Amino acid sequence: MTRKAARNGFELSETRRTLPIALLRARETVMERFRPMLSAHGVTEQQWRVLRVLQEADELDATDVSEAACILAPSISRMTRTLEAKGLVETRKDPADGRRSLIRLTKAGDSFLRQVAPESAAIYEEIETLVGRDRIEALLDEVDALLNALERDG
Amino acid sequence: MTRKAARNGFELSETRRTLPIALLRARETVMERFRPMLSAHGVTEQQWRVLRVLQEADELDATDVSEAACILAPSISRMTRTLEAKGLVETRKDPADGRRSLIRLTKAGDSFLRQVAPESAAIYEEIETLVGRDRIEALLDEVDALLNALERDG
DNA sequence: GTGGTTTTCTTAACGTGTTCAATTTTCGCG
DNA sequence: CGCGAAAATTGAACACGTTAAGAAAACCAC
Repeated sequence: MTRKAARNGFELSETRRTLPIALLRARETVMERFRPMLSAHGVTEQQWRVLRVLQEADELDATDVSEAACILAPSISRMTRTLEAKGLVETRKDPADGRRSLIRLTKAGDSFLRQVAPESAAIYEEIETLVGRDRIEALLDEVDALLNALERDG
Repeated sequence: MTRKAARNGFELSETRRTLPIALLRARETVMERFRPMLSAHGVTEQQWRVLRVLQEADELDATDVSEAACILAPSISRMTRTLEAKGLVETRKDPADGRRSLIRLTKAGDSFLRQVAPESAAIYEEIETLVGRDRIEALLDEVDALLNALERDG
């Protein structure tokens, strides 16, 4: 273990230059621009993530949704009922494995996403204009690298 | 290197290549490694951020803590009482501006951080080893660029 | 200085997600 | 079959987010 000059192994970094806080601040700054839209359409951030993840993959079991949307399984379980009550998703038992419950968008859920998509895309484009498409891609590439490095290890 | 984005202004990007989800996934992957330590010491993520922010600046008013720790003012207000009850922070009215309440670490709060710091630093170093110091710095620089671009605009 | 506005913080109330433990159902395997 | 493991759900306690409302202090024009 080589010791670092700026930190001697006992002192902590400046908070703005630590991954947890820097990533949080970045995300909050981005989300500020999306929140008004989400609340205007009556969905929470977490619900939106679940819907987006389901849109991307026709049908997923609860575990996959949990991982893809970064939401714990018990929360997925409860949210699924909420979203089902709203008519946006539907569930069924996996015929091949009765333990698994498969979740997918309903037609209404799909329509909902299609309806909101232009608004969301417009916000994203404004961000791209301000930050620069290349910078965003570079950031996303760095995030990928981080994920690969940390998830490989477990 | 950079993937071609297949969006026409109405379709949404693949979730893994969107800022909100990518940043969230990155942060969650990092936090996974810190959470056991935090809960072992009986503090929540948010409380930890408040303590770290206070450690960095001797004394801050509630608004500054709120911004630095990415926590809304009402939550700061509640958390301050919790942390005061634990003896980790103390508050006083700003003598120069009676509206402001100044928050700072107590000796016990400072000792607590000093006690936990080595553990935290060790986890961070493991992350650095896996990801690479240069890659982390590059990621932090990209985050800075994003923050500057978006916060300037308001 | 006075009155009105703005800032800063606090409180309340509600909803929602998190967390951990416990349970149920099903699967896989010896 | 019978056992242990996996997937999902549920319950309970808690913390935080969010909105709205309110109190206290500062600011500012007049």
